[in-house]
Amino acid sequence: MAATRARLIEAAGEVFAEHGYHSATVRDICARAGANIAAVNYHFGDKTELYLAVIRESVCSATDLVPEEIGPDEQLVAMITAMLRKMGLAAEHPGWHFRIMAHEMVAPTPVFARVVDEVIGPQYNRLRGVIGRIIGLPPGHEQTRLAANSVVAQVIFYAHGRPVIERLWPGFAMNKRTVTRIARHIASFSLCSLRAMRRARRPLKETTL
Amino acid sequence: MAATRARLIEAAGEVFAEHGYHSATVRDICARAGANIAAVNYHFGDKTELYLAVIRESVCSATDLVPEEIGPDEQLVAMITAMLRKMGLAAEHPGWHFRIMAHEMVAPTPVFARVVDEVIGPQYNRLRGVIGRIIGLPPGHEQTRLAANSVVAQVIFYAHGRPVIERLWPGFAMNKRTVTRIARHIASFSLCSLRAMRRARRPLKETTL
Amino acid sequence: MAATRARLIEAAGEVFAEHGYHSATVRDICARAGANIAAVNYHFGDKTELYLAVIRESVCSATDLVPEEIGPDEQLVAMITAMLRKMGLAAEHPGWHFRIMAHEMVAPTPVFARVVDEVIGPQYNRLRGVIGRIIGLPPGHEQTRLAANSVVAQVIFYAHGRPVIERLWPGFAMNKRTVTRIARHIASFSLCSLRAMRRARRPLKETTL
Amino acid sequence: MAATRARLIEAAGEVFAEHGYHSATVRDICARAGANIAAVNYHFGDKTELYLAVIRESVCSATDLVPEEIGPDEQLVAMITAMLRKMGLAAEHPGWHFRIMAHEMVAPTPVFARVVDEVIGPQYNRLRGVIGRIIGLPPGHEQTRLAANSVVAQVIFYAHGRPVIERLWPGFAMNKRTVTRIARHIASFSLCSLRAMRRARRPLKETTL
DNA sequence: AATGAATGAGCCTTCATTCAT
DNA sequence: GATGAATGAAGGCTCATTCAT
Repeated sequence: MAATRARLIEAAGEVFAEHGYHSATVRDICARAGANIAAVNYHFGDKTELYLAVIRESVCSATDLVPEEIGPDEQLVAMITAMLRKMGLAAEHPGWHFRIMAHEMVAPTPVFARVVDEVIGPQYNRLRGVIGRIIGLPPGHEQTRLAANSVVAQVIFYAHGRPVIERLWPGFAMNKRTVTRIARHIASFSLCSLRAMRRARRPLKETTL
Repeated sequence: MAATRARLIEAAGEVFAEHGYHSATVRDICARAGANIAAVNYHFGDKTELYLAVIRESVCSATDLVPEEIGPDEQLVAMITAMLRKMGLAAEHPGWHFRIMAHEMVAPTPVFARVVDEVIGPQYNRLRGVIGRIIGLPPGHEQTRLAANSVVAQVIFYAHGRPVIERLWPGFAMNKRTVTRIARHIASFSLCSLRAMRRARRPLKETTL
Repeated sequence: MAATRARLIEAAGEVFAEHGYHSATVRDICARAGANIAAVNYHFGDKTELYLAVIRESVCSATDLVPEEIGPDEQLVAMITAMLRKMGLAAEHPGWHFRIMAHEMVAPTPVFARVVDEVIGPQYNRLRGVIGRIIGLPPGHEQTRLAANSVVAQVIFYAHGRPVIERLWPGFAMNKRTVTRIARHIASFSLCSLRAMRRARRPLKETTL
Repeated sequence: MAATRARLIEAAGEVFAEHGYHSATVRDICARAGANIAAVNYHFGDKTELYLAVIRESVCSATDLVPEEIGPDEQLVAMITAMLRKMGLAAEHPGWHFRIMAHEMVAPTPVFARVVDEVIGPQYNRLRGVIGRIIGLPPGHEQTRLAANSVVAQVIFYAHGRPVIERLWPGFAMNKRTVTRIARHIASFSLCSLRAMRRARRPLKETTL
């Protein structure tokens, strides 16, 4: 049955999201999928190919759904919200994508280069474009890059640091309500500074350090 | 000689920073240290104790050097700079601390709780205190926490994401010049919004989303 | 094939009987079984589970075959004979059971308690019951216990002490002939005293020390 | 200091008696003796030589103290009592000798042959002599050997099986009172049958099986 | 007379993978 | 289309031992 293949991806998504590529075990994945231990090799060839399959499955447009016709400020807010939604409580595959990417950043796998080029890069480039328009600088400018980093950093933080946050912030939980509050904060925090950066370029008033 | 012990910590620091606790191997560490495979057991008992020794060695006050007498804005800038310095180009153990913490966040180890409570927690609390004073809210307030997260997220991003950044940003390198530019950007980006948060509390004008 | 599993138990029985749990090595067992080093883990989980499997295999009724309808004297003789047979020249797994139990007594393993409760205990209790009937005392009485110990001690001696006996008694060999002679001696030696104990309880004449 | 050497033997005696040669570790012994880990090799050469030193120390005549002038029955009783005393509650080195011998029987060490020839053999031979006189047969006769085995088996049982006995016999403890009761039982149990064996040789009455 | 440091062989176990069915 | 069995490399760790001091 192809059902086994699907169950394998489902189980692998959970395991890779939780433990990362290196610490995830084929045994665990097969067990959760109710499949034989040889199933991974049969359906995907090896552990790495399964990992790629999971990533392909999980990518699906964190930010792609954001329309391009609206203004850059609204696009940014929508992208931040979309990313956090995707991270925390997507209906399907909740949180896979960002948690896997978090692992990939910290402990690169054999497919690191492909993942960066095909998955992370495009989304980062789009974000740079939007931010460039907000601050009035080209996407490749250092200021644009630094600003894009600042925005994406705040989002990723909640993917990377969930266990730490939960330990340091009693009562914290990544539910729908929380995600909304976090998204609003990040958007507000970022836009405030980005607008100031634009104003600083048409010198009105200093907001320097 | 205690020299072997020191070489072991040195080698382990590099390996743990690069691969994280789980993927680091005692064999690799001993080989790099030019020591026997049993040296870790002799000097530290087991892999975990060596890991803790490395963390203890690497902690040494990312932010502790920042004086407490200066104003909160200056403290924040100094802390951001100190963290980035520590991360990127500390004279000794370059980058260990934050890279290890990055691994710890993404893939918690058996000593996760201790590390969070004894290492991450205190520094995070100090940061919350400073930010609370800037925005005029108590350290435990949700707004203070979210703001602290936004600041620390931007710093940590460069520890987590170095491999990705280097791939996406041609010519990027974590040298002294770059660190200074990044620090200045993060400080500027954050202070701009933090000050706006304070102003928003004494309602003058909306900077909302 | 389940053949490997069987060969593993066979080899493990020999090795555990010879060296005991602690000194037996998985490598040795796998080598004798013509199996890979990982075979034990695959078929049994770990060394301890293999050990339990061997014990389960070897238990099989040293004394269970003795019918309960015959008189207690005949039961005792039959039990002694059965135990010695089982120990020395059982068709299958010759001598495993008692030699493993000997190791277990002298150097308790992690499963000591289970082995005593589930394997040794029941057989010892049955023996106490029979001896209690012979000497006319309840099974829990100290005299009954001491007498049961004296009987079982004589049997076990040949399991424990085989190497020593073979060195001290030139020409000794644990063959069918010898076992018969030993069984007859132990039965005679024991019954003689047990009957005297019964007589002593209906005071006729002292046979004391 | 020679004091270290003595403490080493003292500690080694306890450890070897408890765990046997194979499972005892040099580390444990040195730690208990408050000595350096290299102390064993310095003072004794290696683990085996230390083991031999402990055995030499522990031998000291379980039965040698029994006078030879008294009648064989009295000698036997005295020997049984002496062995049990030595085993359970000797003032010095309590229980070393028999527990170590128990290990040696079940799991022969590299010095097995020497131990049997020099330590076990002589005592066994003396016992055979005494029993031979009781039953009126030469020491080398099969009946004499079997009878000697029956006696020594009962004594050794309490050295081998202490952990099992303690589990199967609630309230059992190897104190002075218990040792006396056990010694009296074994002597009574054995002498009763031995005397019957002598009578059987001068045919008066059957003591059949 | 004694020790802290270091060694290398070997322990049990776990891993991703392969093969015959 | 799928699997149970088996593999060999490598994992962390413990051991008795040795060496320079």
